[in-house]
Amino acid sequence: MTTRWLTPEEQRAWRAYIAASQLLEDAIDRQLQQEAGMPHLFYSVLANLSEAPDRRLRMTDLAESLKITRSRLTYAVTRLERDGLVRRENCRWDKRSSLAVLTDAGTAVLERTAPGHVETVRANLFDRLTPEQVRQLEEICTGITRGLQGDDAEAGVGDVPWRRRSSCSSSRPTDS
Amino acid sequence: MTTRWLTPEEQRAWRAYIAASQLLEDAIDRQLQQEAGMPHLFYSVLANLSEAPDRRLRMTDLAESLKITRSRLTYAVTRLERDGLVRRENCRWDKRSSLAVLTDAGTAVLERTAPGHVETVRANLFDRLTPEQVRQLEEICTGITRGLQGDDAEAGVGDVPWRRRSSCSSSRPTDS
DNA sequence: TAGGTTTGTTTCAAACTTGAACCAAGACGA
DNA sequence: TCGTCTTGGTTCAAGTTTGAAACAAACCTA
Repeated sequence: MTTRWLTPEEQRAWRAYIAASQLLEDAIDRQLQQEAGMPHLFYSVLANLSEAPDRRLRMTDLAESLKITRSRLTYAVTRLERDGLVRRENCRWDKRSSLAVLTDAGTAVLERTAPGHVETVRANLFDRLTPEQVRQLEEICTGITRGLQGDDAEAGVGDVPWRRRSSCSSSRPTDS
Repeated sequence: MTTRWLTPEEQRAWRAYIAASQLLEDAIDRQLQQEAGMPHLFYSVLANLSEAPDRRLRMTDLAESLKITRSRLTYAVTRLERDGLVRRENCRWDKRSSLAVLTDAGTAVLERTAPGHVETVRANLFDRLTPEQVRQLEEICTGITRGLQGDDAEAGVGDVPWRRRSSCSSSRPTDS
């Protein structure tokens, strides 16, 4: 089977994407490490909880929403719990589950650091995009996501064994 | 100063981007770990070297091209060297520098695994994008990159003779 | 309702990343 | 030429991620 190599346009796009995502994530991580003392993922955990009804979420749902492994989330929550920003609670209906709950301290950290975070995202991303490009980016990314966790067809070489179930989402300025 | 929060459109785009980049990188890492026994970054090191004149690059130039810290590259090259895929060489003109050189074994691994990698990138990204979207993605990403590193460090440094900043030398099927 | 499977979560060791500190070599100015 | 600054690279410890394995609670199903 002969490989369908990337076309020159695709190569350029791919390289540009790799570079941009690397640099962007680095910048955001650096900023959050500075201002909030935690990496982007941990901040996203707090942000996600803050938007959840009752500020709490099952570990699995949270992991699903963040697109990370449960193992990775366990580590993050453990650290955030140690810092008093999150607390674990047992689920009353399913004794296997545990809930991550945003504490008041966690809320405070979020409120204090959200402006700086949003500013960084803005400065490095949205201030450089036209409204049209914002739309394009969303379109492109939702397409990729759909493909990778397939609401439709299965495609791709790799596949994720854990999937399914979605939960809350809404809007709030805290951002992810 | 009041924060300029993200608009709903920007929020949607941002969340979509975070999810997509996370899932995409995971898929690629998983595939490469399977087929090549190394994470994406390590593969990119090999790919980048394979495109360099003489299959060798100064550590700093390689790090720059990959948009990673020198420290991180040191670790990667050390591991790749242990596996015999890369070799270190001293720079004759600048005794501080060391060069990373792609070995024959490294080339072989690259040639063996490139098709699978490209297939993954294709299946999960480009097969889901229209040609127009490929263009848009490149445009968006180059803009971001320019903002993140061009802003401050665009001074055209006078290239010293031996410092051929050769970065990307165009097209080759190996991809990054 | 016992036994087997699935689901939710954690644990653990190995791998990788980060950032500051360190060392050596080149560049530069007085 | 000496002293100082800069550049190229590595080292080290602490932090994070990975993936497989371990557990326990729910869910079948015969």
